[in-house]
Amino acid sequence: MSVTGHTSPSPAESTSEQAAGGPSRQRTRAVSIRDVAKAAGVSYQTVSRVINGNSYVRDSTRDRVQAAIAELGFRPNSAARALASGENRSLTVVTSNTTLYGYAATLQGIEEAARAAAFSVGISVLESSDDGHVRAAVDRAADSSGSVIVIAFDHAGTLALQAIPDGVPVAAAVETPETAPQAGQPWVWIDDGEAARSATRYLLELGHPTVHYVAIPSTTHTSRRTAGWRAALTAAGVTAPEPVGAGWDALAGYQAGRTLARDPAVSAILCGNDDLALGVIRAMHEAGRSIPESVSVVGFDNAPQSAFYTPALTTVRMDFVELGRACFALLHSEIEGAAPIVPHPVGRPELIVRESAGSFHHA
Amino acid sequence: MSVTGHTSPSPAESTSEQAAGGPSRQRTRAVSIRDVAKAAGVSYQTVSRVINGNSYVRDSTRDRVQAAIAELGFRPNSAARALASGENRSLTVVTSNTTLYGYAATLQGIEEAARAAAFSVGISVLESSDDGHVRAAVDRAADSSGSVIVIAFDHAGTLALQAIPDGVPVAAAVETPETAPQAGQPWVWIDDGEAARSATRYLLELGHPTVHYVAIPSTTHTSRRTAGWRAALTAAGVTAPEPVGAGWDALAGYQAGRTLARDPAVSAILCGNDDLALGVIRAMHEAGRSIPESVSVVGFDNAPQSAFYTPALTTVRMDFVELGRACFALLHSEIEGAAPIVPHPVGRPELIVRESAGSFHHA
DNA sequence: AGGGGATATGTGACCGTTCACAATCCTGGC
DNA sequence: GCCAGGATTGTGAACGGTCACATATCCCCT
Repeated sequence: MSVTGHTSPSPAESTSEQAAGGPSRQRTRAVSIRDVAKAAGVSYQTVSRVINGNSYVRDSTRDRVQAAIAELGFRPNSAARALASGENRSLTVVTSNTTLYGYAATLQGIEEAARAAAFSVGISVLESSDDGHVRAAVDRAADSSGSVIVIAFDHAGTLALQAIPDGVPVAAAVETPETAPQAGQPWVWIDDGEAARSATRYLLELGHPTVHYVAIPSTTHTSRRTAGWRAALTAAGVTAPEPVGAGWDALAGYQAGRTLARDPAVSAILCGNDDLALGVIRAMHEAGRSIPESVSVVGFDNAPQSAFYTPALTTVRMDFVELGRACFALLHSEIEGAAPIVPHPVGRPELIVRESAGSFHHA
Repeated sequence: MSVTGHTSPSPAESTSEQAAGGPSRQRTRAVSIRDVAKAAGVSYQTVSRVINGNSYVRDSTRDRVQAAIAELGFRPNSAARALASGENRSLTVVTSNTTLYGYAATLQGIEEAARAAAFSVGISVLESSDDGHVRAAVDRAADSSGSVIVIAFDHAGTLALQAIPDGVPVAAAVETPETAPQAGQPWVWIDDGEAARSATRYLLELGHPTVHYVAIPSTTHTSRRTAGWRAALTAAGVTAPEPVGAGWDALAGYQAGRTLARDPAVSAILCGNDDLALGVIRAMHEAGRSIPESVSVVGFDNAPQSAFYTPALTTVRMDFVELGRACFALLHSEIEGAAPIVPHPVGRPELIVRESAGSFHHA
């Protein structure tokens, strides 16, 4: 048990306090550099030098200070440090989700890069796209020191991004923008329009008369992904069927799949992500339609499980981890003020052909 | 452009600075309560009262201050606030993974509960169980203000938990302990021993002569999950086969599955998590063994996708989100010092019967 | 012997906020 | 018309560090 920090320890008092069962004002004064300094017989500044690796410290002094640090169990207070230095080595990730693959992987990339740059990372989850919740999440994140990264793949994220007050260093991972964003917008994204087009073309080349699309929600008016799919279709001279809007998860895919399964003309489906594809496949299976013989399904994202589905999922690889890293890099250069910030796409998605799509067999 | 904080602004100097292209010491002094106070014609303390909702402020004054706050775009500096108040409303989650279902869901639960209690949450990822990395992660997390939650489902996490210095408020989500932990250990877990036993019993009752086990890595000497599986087997009078140790992901399950598939005597497999089960099923499929006709598979965790696999996965529900919430609650009560901290299991796992396990058909 | 420059160490101020403790202003009761 | 006491507001001192700027101390060189 550690000492409770009474300046003048009085057994009687501490006993009565316990008896009273009061809120036990445990303001256990943490050990500070001044305490360490006293113990080591040096000035607080020397202690500061030691913990910051300043070379202008005699070895013997350094040893003494480090011994005192270990002895007292001193740990620097990062709040004080941030305050005094004005440094800004912390960032908060604002996101509406932490478990969906795309979000989680992006977060992972951000964390990796941030860790490498000695930034600490916090998370602030958007409970909904309700105005109050968005504001709350942004307030939590946009501390006056500290910067922000927004994962703006969805409506809530987009709102949060817009709500970030001026003056806060910010970067965002966004959905592929409809038109090239102007310089200065600290955005990164994975350009998936072309990927959607080539996945669709792939399906068309397999002989399918058309390709249906089960879409994730989009924040833009005309999602690039949808546009790519549509472009491939029109290029092939077939009119695009109505895309079926779904959510993000397997259940949403399942529901969309049930509808699609009723239409015998449906033979190829492109899905906005792998979870959706999983749900669609499940629905098809229940409807007695086999994959890929009766209907071909292509997913998006290449979630780690997708290779192990039966049939293994043909999908589009999206490097979200790299996206996260790039997003941090953008933020970092923004903070450093070194390079001008230019929005840019990250990586190039690639179609991973596996088993869930096959050539068209006439019914 | 905002002022760069020269005490005596000198246009010439700032120009030369730009021309020099130096590191652009952008110490853009943030707006503080003192600035707001000046603008509103009150003292800084009054501003402090307004932002903290203190009731001893005249309405008209409050309005004036709030107007000034909005006008200047003031945002409180949480570092300064934490420093001055000694408050500790932030926590860092130490975890070795953020994407695996169990970890991600636990993190989600922690975040939810923390948010509700107005705590800010940070994450510190353990890169490996290497000593240096563990120490680094703990140092990052164990700031002198602030508390820590460790997700200690694995070796790295356990090491990190042990490495947390004394005096840091800490709670941990752990693997089911071998023996009841002593009071005072701030631990929560999901008691999965019984669940493993009943899942195994379920398989046995389906007529399977024995049940194989594809295990996740354990931090304890004899994992409770393994023990439960073994207990069910011995209770039924069958000697337990050697459990096959695997990793955490589908690939590990796939590899274990390939081995198991070669043995025609294998008819029922319990897996340490759903990803492992997915991999096992894939391997069986490739080996020409159908699920559940030729071999039955039961997973663990009930990841959201598992209901949509084909066949839908029979698995054990584990409420990780609740675990995360409970873990935060433990930490919170520890900080408040109100209730004594008692380690305890959370929720009760439950077998979810779906399609991947069926009755034994003699080969 | 007297610089001069690197090496070591110390002192005072300040970062933006809260806390403890006045000080002032009001208002109703007598 | 005066006073107790709540409502309001202000002042000085932390909080635990860093920064800028001395101040020693040491060693080498002329």
